[in-house]
Amino acid sequence: MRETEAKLVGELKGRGYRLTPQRELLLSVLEGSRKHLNAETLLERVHKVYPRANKSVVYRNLELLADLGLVSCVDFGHGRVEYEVHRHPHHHHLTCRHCGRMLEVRSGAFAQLQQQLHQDYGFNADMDHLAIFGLCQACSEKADPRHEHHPHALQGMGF
Amino acid sequence: MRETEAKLVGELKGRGYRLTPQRELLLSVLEGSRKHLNAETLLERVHKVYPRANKSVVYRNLELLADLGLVSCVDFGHGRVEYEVHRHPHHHHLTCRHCGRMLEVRSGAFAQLQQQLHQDYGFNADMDHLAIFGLCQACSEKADPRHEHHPHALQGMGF
DNA sequence: CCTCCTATTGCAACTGGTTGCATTTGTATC
DNA sequence: GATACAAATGCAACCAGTTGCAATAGGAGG
Ligand SMILES: [Mn+2]
Ligand SMILES: [Mn+2]
Ligand SMILES: [Zn+2]
Ligand SMILES: [Zn+2]
Repeated sequence: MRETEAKLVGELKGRGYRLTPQRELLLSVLEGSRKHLNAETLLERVHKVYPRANKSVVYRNLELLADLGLVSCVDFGHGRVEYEVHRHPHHHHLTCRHCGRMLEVRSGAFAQLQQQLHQDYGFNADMDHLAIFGLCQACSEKADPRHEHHPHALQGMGF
Repeated sequence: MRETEAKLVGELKGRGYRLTPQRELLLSVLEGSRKHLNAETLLERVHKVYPRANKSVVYRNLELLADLGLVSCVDFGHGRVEYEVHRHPHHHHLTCRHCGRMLEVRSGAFAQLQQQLHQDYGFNADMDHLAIFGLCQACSEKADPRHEHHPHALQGMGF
């Protein structure tokens, strides 16, 4: 039994959750990918093994797996949310709103902020797997971005 | 002429953007509210003055106003994105994923992170008006949150 | 291995938000 | 103020994701 699957069974057990083939399969599909995957792609891959699976069960189980801390999700503003297995130590993404380039950031840089929010407000911030938007080095240097408007560079809620 | 409206005209001028009644009205509706408003509410209020306005023009102009830096938007995971006029200095929101309580945070606490991302990656992070999820003080103290699952505490992409 | 209970599923209807396109309307120029 | 041209609008179709509900199926207990 794979490590994450043992974790899955462990997390489900004793809370009234059941181990269903859809759940196991969904997690194993995510495990088998090194990239983020969206719900549609996930369903396609689940379908190869379990053709009767339905999109609503994909969404519902992604939410459950995320609540259990086994899966991370993120919205890069590309029109669909993306998912991946939760890795340790966790990471965040810096996304250039001009050229789309993405940098991965280890969570260390965020510890300071997290600590400060806890100190100042008693707030226990999650901050797993965030998407931070901005301009990458190359695009910052190129031109003064204040005088350009890129209406369709990035759609969705990410602006 | 109101201050933000002057700003609107200024931002539009010379970039080929036009000043339309819908744009002006949308901004003035946002100006007239002290709370975040969602697109549906905005359209309702716009309709009172300009009944033929359409939802797509609301969304398109909200995107434009956000690009121009006049409007902030945020997704609290309540099923609809919320908007407000951009205020200085800007702020962020701490949202408790257990009880829903919200704290407003001045942007100061984020300057350090912003600086570090710039130092380490040359990345120029936006970080206007973020929604940070986590547990508020009261909810953190109450019980060990690792052993509870709240499936419907917060829907959407915010988990 | 049967029974029961309820969590989970599949499905279809729905919601918030986006998009393509034909029509309208700002605005620059005369 | 009329003309011309592209930007913006209204509309209807569309898309990703959610929800209510009746049917299915884990799994605990016997
Ligand atoms: Mn990632
Ligand atoms: Mn706000
Ligand atoms: Zn870039
Ligand atoms: Zn709370």
